[in-house]
Amino acid sequence: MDMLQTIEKQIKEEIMEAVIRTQLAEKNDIPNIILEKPKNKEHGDYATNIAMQLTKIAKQAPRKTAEAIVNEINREKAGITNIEIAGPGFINISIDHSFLTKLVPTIIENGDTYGRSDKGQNHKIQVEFVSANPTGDLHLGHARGAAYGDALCNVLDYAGFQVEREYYINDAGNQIDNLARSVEARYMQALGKDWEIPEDGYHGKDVQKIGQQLAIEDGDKWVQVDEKERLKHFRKHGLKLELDKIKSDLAAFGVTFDNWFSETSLYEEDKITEALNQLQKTDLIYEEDGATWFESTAYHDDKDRVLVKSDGSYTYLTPDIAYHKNKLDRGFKTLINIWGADHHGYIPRMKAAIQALGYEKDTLEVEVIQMVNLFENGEKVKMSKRTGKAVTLRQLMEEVGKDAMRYFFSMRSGDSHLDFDMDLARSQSTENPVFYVQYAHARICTMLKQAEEKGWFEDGAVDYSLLKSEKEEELLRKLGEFPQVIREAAEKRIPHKVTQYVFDVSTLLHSYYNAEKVLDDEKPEQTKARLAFMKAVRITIANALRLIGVHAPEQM
RNA sequence: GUCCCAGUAGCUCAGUUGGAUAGAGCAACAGCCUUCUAAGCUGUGGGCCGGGGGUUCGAAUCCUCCCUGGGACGCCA
Repeated sequence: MDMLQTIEKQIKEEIMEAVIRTQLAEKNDIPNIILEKPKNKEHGDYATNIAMQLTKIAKQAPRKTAEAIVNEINREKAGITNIEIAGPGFINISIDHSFLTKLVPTIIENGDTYGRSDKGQNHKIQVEFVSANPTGDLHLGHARGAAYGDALCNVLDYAGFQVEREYYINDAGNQIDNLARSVEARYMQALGKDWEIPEDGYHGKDVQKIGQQLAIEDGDKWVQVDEKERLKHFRKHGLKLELDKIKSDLAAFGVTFDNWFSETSLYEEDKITEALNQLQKTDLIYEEDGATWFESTAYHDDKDRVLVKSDGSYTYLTPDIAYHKNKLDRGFKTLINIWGADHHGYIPRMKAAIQALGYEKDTLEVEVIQMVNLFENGEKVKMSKRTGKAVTLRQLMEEVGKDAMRYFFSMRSGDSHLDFDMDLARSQSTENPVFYVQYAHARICTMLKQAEEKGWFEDGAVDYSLLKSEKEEELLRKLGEFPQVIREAAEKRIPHKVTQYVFDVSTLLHSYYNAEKVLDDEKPEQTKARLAFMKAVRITIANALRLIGVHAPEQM
């Protein structure tokens, strides 16, 4: 299905064999053949730097080596139409372009699976992301993490990995007690009582609403109840409402999880002592100052970490270790955690734990997502989580729409700080990339619809060789790259590659649209070929957009 | 003080196994609608790739030292 890959593989193999035939280097000394796509069209379809890489081994000038290699290459076998040496020793290769037009029926046949591959070989990967504490609304950092995580999962799945999405619910620690006390305060306030929100409490409007709602539904019923009993109820109630809200917000954002994992379940099923017991066997555990420590410095952490505090309770790390052990026990070969940049300091100790549990360091990958800054009217929107003044995922979704958010958050590399321009995201104009891409899709749909009405699709025979203009070749080549883009995005965990790609396809489409007429009554054969071509473009754009969670509209 | 991320065009950013003349969008300027959606297209200008040193045939990319911005450094979660 991936024609370009097949062709490239053929060329690489032939170059490798040619190098061997030159006897300039031992087979084992020859580096991997790298084929790159030259930016300059005059340099052909592919270029390889192998002659330069062999300079030392062959002990001669790279151009001379290149000549020797070129002389040995069997052009026909590799489908090469032209080959020449350029610059310091590049070998530039051109191939027969007729394969490009074959892409069209292939793409149409594959439809919404075009771009899929089995590269991942069903390797089991678990991706844990968002995992926001159920103590308030999801904010922009979570939104970016959600968009990135979901796109990454889609891309991994498309590249043939077996992916599971999971959300870790921190429903056991202090913060839930604080939630209960905050709900309590808001409830009391709603009843007109003078009651302060605790120091570490949650000041958000969502918590306020929960308290008010309780006051409306239950009246002053809970005022009389014993504090412990009251907090227990508020805790349970608050948790449920917060979690429901998170779930529905994420669903509206187009993100759903396969599994919601409760931290509390680790306690209930004794998983924490189990994990501690396993660690005990490693002699990396010791007692000091009344606490139990994990010697994480044995695996390059800055300092050792406490697992059991002197008061007998666990630190955050301890259930988290149990959680990760549980993930591994479930058979995942790779764990990917997507964390906000503020948690990066936590990575070394978690990786240390993974190793102490007997796994390779790289079993756990942590993708760190940098902060989001919101801009409106050219000014940075100030946010403070403590006072509850942060802009939430839901608010932004109402302001700019899901598609714009998903697109913008998938547009940049995760390790780069992101400036989110609300005015740009809102604008329905040329400078807004999400509209640009969606417009490209809608444009094609309009043409296809008109063609449908005119009966262009009634006769099945299509002569694809009529697609031979420069713009057509360029766009076809781009379409052919899609499977490779997916694989690269998956392997390197860079879903923004897909967003960049779909933008490029859209640019080429718009350019083509303005240069050539697709529907032409005078040229029925050409029209049929071009319509098929447009179908292929539409499929590719739609598939790419689906992966990043952006709707592909049929009209705008 | 230590660690992580970033520093590329006026602005926001690509450039992810080191390659030929460093790219895109926006902004600026000049053009294109009796023709499938002008939410579009075409063209022009714009750069000491933060700075110094190093590695090599070749560095925005790798190493090292500085500078600037952001974040993290708890028996918090």
